[in-house]
Amino acid sequence: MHCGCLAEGIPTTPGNYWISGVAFPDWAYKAESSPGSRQIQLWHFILELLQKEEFRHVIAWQQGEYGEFVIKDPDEVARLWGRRKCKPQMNYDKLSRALRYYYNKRILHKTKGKRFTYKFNFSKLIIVNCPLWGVQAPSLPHLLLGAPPLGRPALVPTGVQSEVGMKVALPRALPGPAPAQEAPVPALCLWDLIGL
DNA sequence: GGCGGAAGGG
DNA sequence: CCCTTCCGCC
Repeated sequence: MHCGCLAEGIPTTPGNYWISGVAFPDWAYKAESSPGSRQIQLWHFILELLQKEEFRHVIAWQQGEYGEFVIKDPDEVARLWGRRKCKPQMNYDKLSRALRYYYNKRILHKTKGKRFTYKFNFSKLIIVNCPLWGVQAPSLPHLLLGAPPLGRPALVPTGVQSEVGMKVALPRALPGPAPAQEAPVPALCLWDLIGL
């Protein structure tokens, strides 16, 4: 027993992991070494906080920009992160360094000019319980559909940014001709995650 | 505040 | 690998 930190069990389905009802590809977890005892990653934790209304005053999605969030109370977010990782000396300076390492990994990027504001590259996240994406795949050849094989991190072609994918993928009702077959309605999707 | 190099730990 | 710690620089 190290701290009072509890690790929420992450229910798994073959090939995918779940956070708060949203499925992510397993490459996002890189759990190849020790499947059961993977430490929580910072961006998982950020999504976790973003998901809970009780932390709305600490960290919240920025309305208007998909995937963009604002850390309203940096000290508190750092404190919570430090508690989870059993690192009592955690502060925003250190936490933000960890966030900066996500830039090269294309998980996050900074919203320049906006204080404590970052943005998720949701193009790297695959929502597997959205069959709609798979069905409509032909028109969106650049989108990542289906989990890439293990050890093969999917890369979005240069120039194709997350926003492109988001704008195309977001509408609940697709414009144009009505879908020929009844598209299965996703239980939970990206727009639920980002609070649309 | 925000950036990224460097060292180092688990 | 994924940070944590520290730091000089802008």
